[in-house]
Amino acid sequence: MIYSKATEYALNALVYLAEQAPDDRNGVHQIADALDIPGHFLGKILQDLRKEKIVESSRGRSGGFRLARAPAEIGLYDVVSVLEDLQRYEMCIFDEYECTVDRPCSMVCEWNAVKNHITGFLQNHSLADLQMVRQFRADLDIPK
Amino acid sequence: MIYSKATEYALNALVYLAEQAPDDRNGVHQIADALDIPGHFLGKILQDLRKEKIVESSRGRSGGFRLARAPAEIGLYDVVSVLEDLQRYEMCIFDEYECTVDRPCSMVCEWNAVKNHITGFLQNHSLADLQMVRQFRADLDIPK
DNA sequence: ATCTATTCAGACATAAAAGTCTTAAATAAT
DNA sequence: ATTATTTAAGACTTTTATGTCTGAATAGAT
Ligand code: FES
Ligand code: FES
Repeated sequence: MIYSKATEYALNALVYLAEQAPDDRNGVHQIADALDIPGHFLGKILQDLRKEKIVESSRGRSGGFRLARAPAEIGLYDVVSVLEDLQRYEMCIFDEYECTVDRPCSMVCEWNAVKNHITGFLQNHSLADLQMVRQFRADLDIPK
Repeated sequence: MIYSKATEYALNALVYLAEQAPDDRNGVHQIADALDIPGHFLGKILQDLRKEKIVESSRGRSGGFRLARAPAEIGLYDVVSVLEDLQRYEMCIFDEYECTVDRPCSMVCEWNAVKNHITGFLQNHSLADLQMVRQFRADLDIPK
């Protein structure tokens, strides 16, 4: 995975939630067990996502987490930016140089297209797209 | 920078060497001072690069480092792979799934094009390209 | 031969990421 | 009301990345 473990866990947990009935609550423990990821760590990640209004939670018995809105309305850029410093992807390939109008890209530097491609992917895709990818694999019966 | 500090230092040190006369030796201290990066850390990085035959070194007085071949012959993929696990960039956006012929990409998953773009950039560019980028900036008198 | 500048090798130190644990607060069921 | 279950918050531990230091090996200069 190109991103950190925290982001990987976040995306997988969100896809999991997207696959559940939209309104029922899913406990951290339940999600962590289903996905085989560290429960307490996931708890902290879900709290970060809650603060950014990507998931909602309720406490106490029968509490848990659910998506704050429909999967198609949850953009990947918004999710990933919670846990990653996406500014990293706005710089040139070999240093901290950030190309702007005042500081234009070298005409030679084809890296500019690459970084726009990465950022653009996140901006143009949502959780619903990841759900479809997972569905595609399941249809082909591809093992984990 | 998309990669680690070690890779950033490596690429910058190599561009620095590319800008020097091809045959003279450059001490770690000299490179580190010129680029304002930690000297001892750079020393270890250069040793990694030496083991992969990207630079050559000689010890003792007037010793130092130089490129093992012409900048155009030093591919970025080879350099970066010394310090990064590039396998990370062969996987899907949200998990450790690695698409192969047996495990094909989802038709929905446009991430495949992105990761091929990243890897392709490294495979199709060399130190000479980075040198040109640096030259472009210098010509425009763009501040660091 | 000796001195000195340099890489080489590896131990050590610090910072950040990843993961664990504990306790408190909230809430539904009993 | 009590209890069981769950999130919330933060301290703590472990692992990895980053950075520092020391001493030995090497080789040019004197
Ligand atoms: S991305 Fe390299 S100069 Fe802009
Ligand atoms: S990159 Fe996502 S399915 Fe291949």
